[in-house]
Order: sequence, then C-alpha cells, then structure tokens
Amino acid sequence: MAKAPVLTPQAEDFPRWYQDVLAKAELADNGPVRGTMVIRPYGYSLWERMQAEMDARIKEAGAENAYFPLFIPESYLTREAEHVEGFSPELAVVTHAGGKELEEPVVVRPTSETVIGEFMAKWVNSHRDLPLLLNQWANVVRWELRTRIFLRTSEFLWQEGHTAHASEADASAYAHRILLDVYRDFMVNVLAMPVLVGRKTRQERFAGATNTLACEAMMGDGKALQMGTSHELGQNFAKVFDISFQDSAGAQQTAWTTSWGTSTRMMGGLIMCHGDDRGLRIPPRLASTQVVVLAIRDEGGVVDAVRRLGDELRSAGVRVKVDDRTDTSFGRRATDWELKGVPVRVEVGPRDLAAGEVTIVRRDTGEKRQSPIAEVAHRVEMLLQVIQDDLLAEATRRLEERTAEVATIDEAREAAATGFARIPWANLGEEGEAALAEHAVTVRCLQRADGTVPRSEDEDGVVAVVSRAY
RNA sequence: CGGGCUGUGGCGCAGUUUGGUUAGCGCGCUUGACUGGGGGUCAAGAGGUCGGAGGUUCGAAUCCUCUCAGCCCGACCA
Repeated sequence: MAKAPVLTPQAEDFPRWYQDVLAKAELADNGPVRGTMVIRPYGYSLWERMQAEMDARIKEAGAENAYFPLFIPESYLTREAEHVEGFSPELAVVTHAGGKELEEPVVVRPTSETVIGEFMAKWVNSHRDLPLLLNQWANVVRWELRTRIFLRTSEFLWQEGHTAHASEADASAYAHRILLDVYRDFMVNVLAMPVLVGRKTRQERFAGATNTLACEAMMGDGKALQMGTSHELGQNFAKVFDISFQDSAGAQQTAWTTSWGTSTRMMGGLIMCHGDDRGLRIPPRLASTQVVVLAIRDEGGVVDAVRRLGDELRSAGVRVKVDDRTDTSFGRRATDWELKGVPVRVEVGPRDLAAGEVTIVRRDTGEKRQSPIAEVAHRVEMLLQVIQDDLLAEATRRLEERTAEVATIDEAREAAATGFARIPWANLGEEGEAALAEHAVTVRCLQRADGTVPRSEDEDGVVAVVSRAY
C-alpha cells in the first residue's frame, strides 16, 4: 500500500528534499546561465503576495517607491572603500556594448547605495527635504560561486530601501523601525516564522555600514537563514556622495543614511521553515491560493456544487481555486495541492453531496472533517486563522527546543550541530567567533538576554546567537 | 590554479572495460478503454546530431587526440 514517496524525506537528505519541492510544487527552475533561476507562476504568485504585504508595510513606514537604473558607473562603486572591497569579487561588469568597448565600464547593480546616493545628493538641500525615504523593487546581480535557488543566486529580486536623515539618532531609529515594524511584523504575522532580531558582528556587517541589524530564522534542519537586514550607514555614503543640507540655523550639515532589504531568499525560508515530507505548507495569510475546492468525481452535480462553493468563498474574501479537472484522478490532484501547500482543501464527492456535506482537509495536520455545506464559508475562515496560528506555534516550538543556552565555545559548537546556541558575547568575542568559523558556525546576531536589539555590542549582558547558516 | 568525476529523448539512469544490424530502462508526455473518496490499471504511441570537432576502422555511444560544459575535493579569497 505504501507508495514511493513523492519527495525525498527531509531526514534522509534535506537539500535533496528542498530541490524536490522546488520541482514538484512548480516553484522554480534553474536558468540557462549558471546561478540564475526561473520563477514559475506558482512560485511567483507567492512572491507577489510577499511583495504586496511588504509594500503595504513599507509605505506605512513612510517610504515611497521609486526606480533607479540597473547599470551603475563603475566609478560610483569605487568611491566608498569598504563598499567596493566587499562587492568587487562578485560584480558583473559590462565592458562592451553597442559593438564597442565602453570608455567606462558599467556594473550591473549588486545593490544601489551608490546611484541612489548620487541622486539623494541632488535632491537634498534643506533640512526640510529630510527625511528622504525611498524604496525600490528591483533585481540585483552578485556573481556567486555556490548557488541554490532562492537562497543564493547570481540574480535575485528584492526590495531595497534607502533613506537619508538629518541626525544619527533619526537614521538609527528608522533602521530599527524597518527591522521591527516592517520586517519582523511581516515575517511573524504573515509568514508565520518566528525570527530573532539583533545586531551583526563587525565580521558580518554590510560593506560600508556602521551597524547592521538582521532578522534570523531557523529552518527545519536547524540551520539559520538571514531573512532581512537593515543597515545604519552613518555618514559613509553621505560624505562620499555629498548628501548635505542646510540646517535650521543655516549651517551646512552632512546627512545620515540607512539601507535595508529583503529578497526572494524569503521564499527559501518559507519553504524550509514550514515544509514537511509531503511538500510545502503555506501559511494562509500569505497563500496565493488559500483554499482549493476539489471535485472528486463528475457525478451527481458535484461539478456544479464545487463551482457554487468557489463563488461563495470568493465573495467571502477567500483566495480560492476550483479544481474540477475530473479527467485527472482525485489522488493525483489531492497530492498536487498538498505539494503546493494550499492550506485548506474542500473535497466534494457524490457521497458528500448526498449527505448535504463536504469534506474539509487541513494541509498542516492532514486532519479531515465533514461539514454541512451551508457552514463551509464560516468554517473555512475560522480554520485559516487556526492554521496560521498553529504554523507559527509549531515553528516557535522548534526554535525554542533547538536553541541551547551555553557558556563555552565548545558547547556552542556542539549545539550548533543541531540548532542554535546562545552564548554570552563576553565569553565568545571576535577570537571565539573566528574559532567557530573554522567549524562553519557563525554568529547570526547579537541580542540582549530578553531578545531585544542592543544599542552596541559592548552593552552588558549581550548574547551571541550562533549556528550553521545558509 | 591543481586533482578527480560526469556529459546518452523533458528528468533520472543503463550500455563504454572486450567496437558489430532497428541505442535500452524508469518517470514524465500523447491517444484509447476500463476506472475513480489519497500520485489508478491495461494497451497502443510520440520523442535521440549518444556535449562538440577531428582521427583510427569495413563499421564508433564504445578506441585515440583536441575541445566545451557541469559537479566534487584542494588551494586562493572573505
């Protein structure tokens, strides 16, 4: 009776499971150029949902969308010393165009601090022009050697926010606000992923930043994934690009800038956080399809009934798909929707209809329940909420169970084999950090004991969260 | 940069050591019948410059030379 599993079981080979899910759930393919990816319609529909939810939060935080060019003069990159040092190994540079060698090569943007800095300088003249809060949705290119779809690709999609402020305090507050009110809020409440927030160590800091903040999540195999970062850039870019303004006293001042980003990497996080041996499990609030109404067989008015149910759910505000492809076997279709992680299936067959009922199935637990037809919309709406909460609770439980409180570097290394370790930063330090790196264990972030973001790494009681990472 | 491995229908592979007619298999795909409450069964089909170029030979997926691409290990870099 036991059929060959559709996916490689997670416990057998997690990376293989990940690849299987990408293919079977029709999320993405490898592109023809090494390290590139093709995002398929179902995968892209999930990304569009992420964009919509993120975009609303970004705008709520006051930033406006704009668009800057893909091509950046190479000379821009070289202006900020750390920035160019950090990015030059992975730049794609265009040296020829229009059949000729270019006088000045242009780089394909790996990130846009430099072009945006150039224009901020032009647009900012007075303290009344600040804060300047910009965001763009774009693709970027970083030539990566080891690539994995969604997690690390040479080209990926993201949003990058860039802001300029009149004071360091204002810039810092905004970078923190984005981290907490936009990124963490989205990840916890929409993706149902518990994330740790904290500061990056000097080692892990963004090239050109004075401080990098991050959201880190735990995947199903206990490894960490950085889900989003928010940087305080100090005056590094403002000085180099001359983003300056006259303050209310008439004095010329240099602005303070921030940048922050989240990318299609979150897709990888979503897959590896909630996925199980049967495929994806998409949290309802994110799902592009929250419910599929499935006709088991074309008999006894089943097809009409599923269409009516689909309309009813749609008008109740549920994102619903009707599957009446009765020329494909029920088992095949049920498995396909399960692989795609659609949170709820409403299965309707002749037996159900004869009883005036339908079968409601939860993807997360596999639990099936009969429901009177008249109650479907109500029950489905309740269930979507429950599933959302349960997925978050389950991921939170795993994070807690697989996080160890340790005191020594050896203990930290041992704990990182299966999950996260929290070790006092005073017990680790940059030397300990380097020692752990020898074992592919890195400091994901520095936190206060209560999980909040410290103002500096020198604060008393700062804890380092260490683990293996993607 | 050095070492190793692999290139054969969409995907995964066998065949290569020891050259020999129409290059196989699984999955997927097409068509039909029977089916139908968790990837159905059976039947009939479609689909191939064997990575590329050159060579040896009566004859090359198979042997030789060159070349391209990908993967793994090491080195380098962080």
